[in-house]
Amino acid sequence: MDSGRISVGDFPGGLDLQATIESGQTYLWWRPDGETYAEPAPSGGDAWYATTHETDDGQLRPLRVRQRGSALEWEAPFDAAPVLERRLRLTDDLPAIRAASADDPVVERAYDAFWGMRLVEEPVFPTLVTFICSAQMRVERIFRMQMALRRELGPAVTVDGTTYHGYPSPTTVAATSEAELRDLGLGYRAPYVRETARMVAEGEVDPGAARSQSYETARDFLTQFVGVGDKVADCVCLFALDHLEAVPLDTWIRKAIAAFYPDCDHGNYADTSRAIRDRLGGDVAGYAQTYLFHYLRHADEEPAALA
DNA sequence: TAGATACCTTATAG
DNA sequence: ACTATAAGGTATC
Repeated sequence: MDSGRISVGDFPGGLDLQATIESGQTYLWWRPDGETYAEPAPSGGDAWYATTHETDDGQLRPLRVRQRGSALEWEAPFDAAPVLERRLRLTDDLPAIRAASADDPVVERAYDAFWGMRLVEEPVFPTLVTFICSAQMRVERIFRMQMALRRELGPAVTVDGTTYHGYPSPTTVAATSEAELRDLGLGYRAPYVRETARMVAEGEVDPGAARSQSYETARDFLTQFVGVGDKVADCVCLFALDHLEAVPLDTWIRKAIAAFYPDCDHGNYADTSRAIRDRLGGDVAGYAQTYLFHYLRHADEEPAALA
């Protein structure tokens, strides 16, 4: 495997790798040491994370990274630097984004708590399936469901004696029975995932087409997949399709709205979404949302008590 | 069109 | 122990 290191200090705002990967935006990385998402990492935050990446030649390759201070170290059988730059959004200007975010005590505390956390830009089909799976699920279990999908259905690639499983293709997922998907722990989401995979596999709808659409059009477009409502569509927009203005209205951001921004609650998704987006940061509101989500989920007290 | 309810399964609160 | 409730919601009526 080749290796290299990226000096994260070269990117304004730096990087907090653990927060970026373990903040519930992506479930496509795992820890080779066998630990699941830990809070905080017992290693002190410098654990290795592994994933796979489909390189430009269409081949599945493994990729490992860890952060030691200002160095982001990687190991992969290809030049992983450009891939990491994109998937971890290293070129996002964090200080500028923070400056454009709500000038608000809670948002400031969230930025302070996890400064260096970045949004991710992950492949769209795995992200789509992941967030269909996320309905009524805890973060830890969403992670386990994606591990099971990779382990049981994903293509394997072995390098230096270690086997890595990539995310299963739409065709593979569509060809897997509902019962089998239920056995992987998907529950009632199994038929949703299967039907969505079929739509993608047969070319009926291309989720990637939402990338070039305007944000709200993209969100509506994505809801034609089964199991995808406004919230899941927003997650796909934000974590896979470069729509940084998306603010997924999950239970945590809804609690935050009730506690801190009650005037943003317009009783329906579209209007509430627009109001909280304007409040949090407009075209980069998704950043403030993700910091808030991660901060509130790890806070000792309920949002209402923090007001 | 807005509101209520069922839904797999697990972890945690009481 | 044992039940109720909630977990990054969506589909259906």
